[in-house]
Parts: sequence; C-alpha cells; structure tokens
Amino acid sequence: MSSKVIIEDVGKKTKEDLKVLILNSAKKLFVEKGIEQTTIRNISDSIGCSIGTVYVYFKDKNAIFHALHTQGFIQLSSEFKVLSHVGNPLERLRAMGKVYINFALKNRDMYDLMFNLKAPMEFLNDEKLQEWNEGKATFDVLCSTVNECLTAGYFKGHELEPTAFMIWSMVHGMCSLEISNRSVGVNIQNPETIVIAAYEEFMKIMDKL
Amino acid sequence: MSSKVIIEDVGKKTKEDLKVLILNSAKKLFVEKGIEQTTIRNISDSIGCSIGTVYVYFKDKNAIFHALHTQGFIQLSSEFKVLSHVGNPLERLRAMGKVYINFALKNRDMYDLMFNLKAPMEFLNDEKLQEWNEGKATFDVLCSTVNECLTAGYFKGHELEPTAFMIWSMVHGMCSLEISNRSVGVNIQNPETIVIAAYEEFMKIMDKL
DNA sequence: AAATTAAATGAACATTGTTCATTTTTACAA
DNA sequence: TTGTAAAAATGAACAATGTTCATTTAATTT
Repeated sequence: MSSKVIIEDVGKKTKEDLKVLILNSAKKLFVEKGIEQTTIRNISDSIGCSIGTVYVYFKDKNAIFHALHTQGFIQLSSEFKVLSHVGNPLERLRAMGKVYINFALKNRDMYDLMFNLKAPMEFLNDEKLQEWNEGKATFDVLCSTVNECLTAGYFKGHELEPTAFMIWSMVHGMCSLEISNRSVGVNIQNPETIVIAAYEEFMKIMDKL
Repeated sequence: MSSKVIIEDVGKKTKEDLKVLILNSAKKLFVEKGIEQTTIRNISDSIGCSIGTVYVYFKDKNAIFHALHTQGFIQLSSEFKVLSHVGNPLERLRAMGKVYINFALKNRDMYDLMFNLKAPMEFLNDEKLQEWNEGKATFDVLCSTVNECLTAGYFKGHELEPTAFMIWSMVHGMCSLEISNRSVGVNIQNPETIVIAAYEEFMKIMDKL
C-alpha cells in the first residue's frame, strides 16, 4: 500500500523530472561551456539517456534553448524584486539599470540567449506564437517605471515608449558590446570599468532631465 | 610578346581574383540567405571550384567572415564621409548616428557580423592579433567628434570616453534589438518607427546638454 | 624536355541535428 | 498471475556541416 504510493510518486517524479533533468543538464552545459558546446549528445550523455529521449520531451534544439531563455527571464525578474523597495521612480529606474547590467555581465551567455540569439525567436515562429511574453513583461516593467517618472515630473517633453526603448537600448547596447567582446577590442583607457562609467554618464543625464 | 603580357596579367588576375571571387560569392550568399545558409560548399559551388580550393585561400570559415566583416567596415566608413561637410560637431554627431542606424537597418546581417557575431573576434584570437583595427578606427571617429563637442562647450561635466561609449551603446542597442527581432516582440504601439522615435528622444536630450 | 614548385581537387572523417522503426517499460483488465 | 494495449525510451541511420590531406593537375623553372 505504502509502496504503491511511493511507486506512484517516483513514477510521477521521474516522468516530469526527465524533462526538468534535461533542462537542468542543458543549462549546466550551457553556462559552463557556452551554447556551441551544448549539443544534444552532450545533454543526453550527461544524464545517461539516449538522444531520442531528448526529442520525446523537446521538439528540437530551439525548444530547449527557448525553455532556457524563459528560465533566464524568471531569474532576471526575481532579481528585479529588490526594486519594489525603492520609492522614488527615478531612483528605481537607476537601480533597475544596475540590476540589469549586473545580471547581463554575470550571466553572459544567458543574456546573449535572452536578447541576442535567434533560437528563442525561431522557436516562437515555428510554434506560430507571435507573443514574446517574457520580453513583453520585462519591457512593461520598464515602461511603467518610466511612466511613473513622467507623472512625477521627470523627463518633461518626452514620449513614454520611445524613451523607455531608448533607455533599454542604452543598457542593452553596453552589455551587448561588452559580451560580444567589442568593447575590449576598441582602444579604451579603462576597459574593465567602461560599462559602469558609461552608465554613470547616462545617470548624470537623467538628473538633468 | 603582347600575348605574353596578357597571359601574365590574366595569371596575376586569376591568382588574386580567386580569393576575391570567393569573398564576393560569400558576400552574395551571406547577404541573400544569411550567415547560416552560407556554407563552404555553397560558396565553392557558386563559383565552380572545389571545397579544398576555398581552404587554399582562407584558413577557415572564421577567416572568410572576418574578411567580410572588414568589407562591412569599409562600407560604413565610406558612408561616414558625407559627415565631413557638417561643420557643427553636435550636428555632425547627430548625423553620424543617423548614418550608423541606416547602415545597420539596411545591412542587417552585415551589422550583426560586424558588431555581434563571434566569428570575426575568434579569427583575431586564433591569429593572436589582439588589435581590432576596424572597431578601433570607427570608435576613434566617434571619440574625436565627441571631443570636438566638448571643446565647443557641449556635454559639460562629461567624460570623453565614457560618453562616447554611452552614445555608441545607445545606437548599437537600438539597432541590435531591432535586428534580433526583440523590439517587434515587445508590445510597442508603433514598432516600425520605434528606432527613429527613440533616437529622436536621444537627440532631444543632446540638445539639453 | 625534364624537373620542380604551386595550385586545385574531392574523397574521407568527425560532428552536428533530426527521424523513426523497433524495443522496452508501464498500466491495467481479465 | 497473465495478457494486452498504451506509453516511453532507444540508437542506428540520414543528411548536412567544417575540415584535412594524399593525390592529381597546372605552371614555372632549369
């Protein structure tokens, strides 16, 4: 009787767990060795199942990377939670940028997957899902913060969405150039601090608005 | 006698031309079908030579893409030449951003190759060349323009290099989000004009500095 | 004309993502 | 317990990729 329950539990666990296991293994390889070293065979080897099994739980490689990209957004939005304690919207916006930048630089490949690589978007296309919910939700957070700034009298004479997109572009561009090794390639005096220094320039500007 | 000269010329031409031919063919395929459709076999097929011949002239695929990326920078810097007629440094800076954005949006895959993809940087690493001359030269143009702005009294209280990097990040971020299809995925009212609208917000800010 | 050098070749190899007929396991009714 | 049907797992096989290299072909020099 009790054994029956246990068996059921184990059965249920392993059934869903195999998908989770594949994903965890994929994430581990992905974080450790980068995206091009994360092959289906590597994943199946590392959890001791066959290649075919991976395809039972995921349509293709893009599906795996889309799932990973979603995990990345879950982590990012959880890191955004500390911002709710910042009352002033402009202060919150500035802190948001810092959290975003820190996340990007500490999770480079994950950031690349979330905001640069084609895999997650190709998955959405294949599934005929036009909605990029993860990106929408994140951009909404930014928009409502910028909107609060506008209501509070900051950013006078600026449009909401273009301004929000500009700010996003700003921090995304910095992180992106850093991650793609373009910022170190260029002759900058202090390459190791350029992202932070550039963001501080931007914050100076914010103050004047 | 004259035939001898001609033969020499033809010989010389075809010798160097094969490398150019490979590159032109690679560029054509790359622009038409994107980077993942540009295979060595496609290139060799389209010019009617064998696979091995491509490897006579290029060390590997990264070498081809690095050469293409260099061509892209030549094109970009030639498009920058119209800027020399703009006297006011701030005006020139603004125009520079527009040229940059136009180039990026009209040559999406090329822009991706120049500023996002790993291939050109991996090539530099493999060759033990630390210098990213193309990027350095382009960033220098931006820096000297920003420096002129500082000398002319704009951007008071701002540091040269961080400010230049911030501006670069700004326009790069916009183009990058657009090219990677992240801007259309997000819920924006006017997605087709968001890049221009966001850049206009940035120009409003420049005016105030 | 012969010999040497350079250039071009494409078969072969190792890796990839992906498929699918087959086997193994599980669930459940008789 | 046994038999059967459904579900899950398998891995051989395929096509496409980048890359190598012994061999062949062409060009140049002696």
